Amino acid sequence: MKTTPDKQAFILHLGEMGSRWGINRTVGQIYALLYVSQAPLNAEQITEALGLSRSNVSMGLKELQSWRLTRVQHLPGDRREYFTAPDDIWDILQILVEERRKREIDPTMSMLRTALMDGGTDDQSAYAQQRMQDMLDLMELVTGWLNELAELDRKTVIKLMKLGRGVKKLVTPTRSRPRHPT
Amino acid sequence: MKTTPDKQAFILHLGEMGSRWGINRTVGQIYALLYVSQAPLNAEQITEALGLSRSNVSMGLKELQSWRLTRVQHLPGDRREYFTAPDDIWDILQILVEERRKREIDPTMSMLRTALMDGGTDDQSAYAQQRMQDMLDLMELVTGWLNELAELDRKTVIKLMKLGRGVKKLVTPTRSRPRHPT
DNA sequence: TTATAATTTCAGAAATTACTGAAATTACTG
DNA sequence: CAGTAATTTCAGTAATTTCTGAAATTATAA
Repeated sequence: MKTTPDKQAFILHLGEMGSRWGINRTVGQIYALLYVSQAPLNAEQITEALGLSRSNVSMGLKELQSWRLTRVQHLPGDRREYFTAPDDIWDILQILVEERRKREIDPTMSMLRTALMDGGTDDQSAYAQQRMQDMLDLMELVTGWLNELAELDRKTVIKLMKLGRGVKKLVTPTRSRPRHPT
Repeated sequence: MKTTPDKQAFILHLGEMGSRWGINRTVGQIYALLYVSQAPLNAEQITEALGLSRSNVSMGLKELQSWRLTRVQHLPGDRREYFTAPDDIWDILQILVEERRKREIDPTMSMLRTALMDGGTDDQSAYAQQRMQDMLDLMELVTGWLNELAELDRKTVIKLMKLGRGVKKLVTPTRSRPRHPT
């Protein structure tokens, strides 16, 4: 592996990070490398940089493309494919959230709806049914909200986040405006 | 496994879900079972219900306790330990977020800070350094915000989420109040 | 204390997941 | 078109993770 020690540490860490989140280590490493590389990289360069087999890199890149996390481009006079990560890390975050929702949260909500339709109505089932309903409600609320946030412009989202707890004053209707606001 | 078909489906699904998020299948199943069970369960009951070995259940319960996701109690006249999941699913969500932050996000932020301190200042490193800084900034903003949200009362959070995009009007300062608001 | 019930530990087995090299396929060039 | 470069596929192997049963430990009861 031939990179500067700081990139190195970053790549290895994101590999570990990946495995803890159900993404395989080498896919994490490949993405970390693309993320910190200004120039697009081809598969051969990734293979060299990370010391993986060519075929493993090929599979990793496929995986990353299926997640929409990389862009492919061609350099003039070079028939190989070159890969990059999006420039804007907010785009990356948004894609990650969307794909995880599509792949994992949506199917879970379907399962819950089915279980709630088919489940018994007797006392024996009542508690479990209520719990599943609670989970479904929570998922609907949170994913719906993330959807809406994604449609806002970035500046607004940042402003909202920087507000922190301060948002309470905005969303809580007051009967009459206090004379001496804190 | 002896449960109603709806619980069954739920348990198996959450097991799969677990593995996709880096939590092992049986730990996911154990938690799903506790989540839909009104009465506290002891290890033996979990073993029977899920068809796992007693030792596997023991390890799974340990894991769940290290995540603070289960509560242990004792029934009068019974020396076995009985396990439950919190009643409020918002509590569960909050604990999950906190633990993941502590275990994975915080160490990543430390690594980034170190890499940013130690990294070279030459042109060669500049891009990677900027990218790591972007990632650190994003993580600090998002985790800081989640921290603040966690301190708000639940009602306020729900109100905020239900606002959706509507929050933009609240956080965006207008020079002068429009005469005909849209 | 001894007996026994409950739980945990842990080495090895089983299952799953990741990785490789060779072969096949696809894409490009002249 | 033939020749070659680039990429993908996939069967077999390696590595990792999960799971089990037996033994050890801990807790409670008599």
